Amino acid sequence: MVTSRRGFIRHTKQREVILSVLRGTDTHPDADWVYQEVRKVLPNISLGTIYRNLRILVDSGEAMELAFGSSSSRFDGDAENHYHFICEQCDNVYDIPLPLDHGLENEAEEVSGHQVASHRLEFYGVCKTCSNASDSPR
Amino acid sequence: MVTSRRGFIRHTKQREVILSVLRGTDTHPDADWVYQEVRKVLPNISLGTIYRNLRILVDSGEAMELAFGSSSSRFDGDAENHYHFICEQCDNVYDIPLPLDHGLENEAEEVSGHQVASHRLEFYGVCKTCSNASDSPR
DNA sequence: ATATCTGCAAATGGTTTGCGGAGGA
DNA sequence: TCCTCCGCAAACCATTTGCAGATAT
Repeated sequence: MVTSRRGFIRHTKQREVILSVLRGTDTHPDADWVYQEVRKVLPNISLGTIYRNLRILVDSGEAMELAFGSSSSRFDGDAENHYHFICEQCDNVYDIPLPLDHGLENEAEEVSGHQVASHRLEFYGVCKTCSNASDSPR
Repeated sequence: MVTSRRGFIRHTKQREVILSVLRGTDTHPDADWVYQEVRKVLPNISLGTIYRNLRILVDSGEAMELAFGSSSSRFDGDAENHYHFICEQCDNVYDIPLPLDHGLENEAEEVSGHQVASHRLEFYGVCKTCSNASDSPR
């Protein structure tokens, strides 16, 4: 894993819009959703540019990539580590506003002997919206 | 997400060997590693069969699929939920023998209002082997 | 007997990349 | 000017799938 050698990062309209789209949603979208949104502002942007910039944003710590079991990566404009909940029914991703539990890292370090630098915690289940929708009204 | 409709599951040599390879390692291999191992026993097996059976094993709860940021999925012959440590240097995956912390699920449920059914916890850092290797001997 | 499974090879689909031109600094 | 970025399209690559023959029950 070579250090991403990237000289100067130039400011472009495209990257600006991509980042603002990402910051402007809490839906944890995939690249294609970002593409569709950005196209409303920049109709000629290409999907390749979306991917290139999402990668730059992730590498530079301005965004976070979420790779679940699903086929495509999802992106989060909030680069601070935080927990997520994935609804197994509608596939939506929600933020879980719990404080980071660094004690877990200490426990893992003690029990394994490895140097733990970070952790990732995800919850799975059925979200509020889906469980309400399945309450059959009489 | 339709319920996996799969009538009867026939016993085949291929699936038997695939499962025993998976059970016989703690390296959390990807499909291609499994393929190479199984070929030592069944030289004519195809990669498609590996993928097909890994999916069947995962769907039937006999194995676990681990999708990290990396390009390909990794598989674990231990289907019981447990925690993992991923070395950011060598990319190896290790089991973390901590008891499942179901309290986390309760906390998440309270703070979010979603029905939490399970959780997944992963630790990242540098493993024992890699940190020893980088201790420059004088 | 027959429905499932296999090997093969082609198809899929998300993501990356090479290229020539455009545009920030 | 110079070097990075863009749009485009082709390439990549892990995974899936259609097909025709093989095989478990």
